[in-house]
Amino acid sequence: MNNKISTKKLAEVHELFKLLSNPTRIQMLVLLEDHPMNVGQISDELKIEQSAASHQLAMLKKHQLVSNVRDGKSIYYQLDDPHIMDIVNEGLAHSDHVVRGVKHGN
Amino acid sequence: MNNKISTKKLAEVHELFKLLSNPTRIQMLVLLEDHPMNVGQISDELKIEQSAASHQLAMLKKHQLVSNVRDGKSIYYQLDDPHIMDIVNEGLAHSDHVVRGVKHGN
DNA sequence: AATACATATGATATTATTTTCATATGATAT
DNA sequence: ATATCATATGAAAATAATATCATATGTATT
Repeated sequence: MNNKISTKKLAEVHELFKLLSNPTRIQMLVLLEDHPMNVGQISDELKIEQSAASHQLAMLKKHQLVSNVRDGKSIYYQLDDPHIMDIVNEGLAHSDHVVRGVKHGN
Repeated sequence: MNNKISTKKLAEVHELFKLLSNPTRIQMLVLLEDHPMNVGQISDELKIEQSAASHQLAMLKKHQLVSNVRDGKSIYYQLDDPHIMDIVNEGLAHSDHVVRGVKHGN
């Protein structure tokens, strides 16, 4: 009997999945899985405005999915929670199945 | 080098995490992890309107996270993808840590 | 076949998220 | 100290998600 989730835990998991439910933020996390990148590199790579990138990165940072460090003029972002990538990668694996049309037992 | 996600896969993972980024839907999945339930039972348990429950269940069904089967007047919903619950449970485990204030290495 | 019960559906209203734009801040170089 | 480059921030505008309400559909009961 696994049901009945505490309100706090529910709010927290809500926050987490909200963060993951945005294509830009997912792409950011996947990019950063390779190596830290600064804001300019990220917005270039994802072809989004500097400001939009900055807003999204701020959200990820606020909820401690990434951290940042300044190097001269630019600010480098990096992953700050390896566990999250397990979840992201499971999500991607699932999506891969769906896209390929692989069905599970009914 | 794990970056560069196909547009389709990105759209799909977006759909998936959107579905999971709603407290009501998470609770539904957790409830159904135990056993199938009909719409009335679900809306009672979660204290939401019949119509709201129905709308949310329709979304979960559309993306094949649940399936349903009629039994007389009522319609029973059940989980239709065990993998998803791995993701949900990882999310919940993470949230549990966050709520308890456990920090990961920085 | 009329009524009641369970669920679904469509339209609208409400609320939340995301983008955009303008501008601010902080660091470096001249 | 001024100019320039990189990033952040606030507010408004644009877009998306959710709840609500009214009603429709499908099944069972009389």
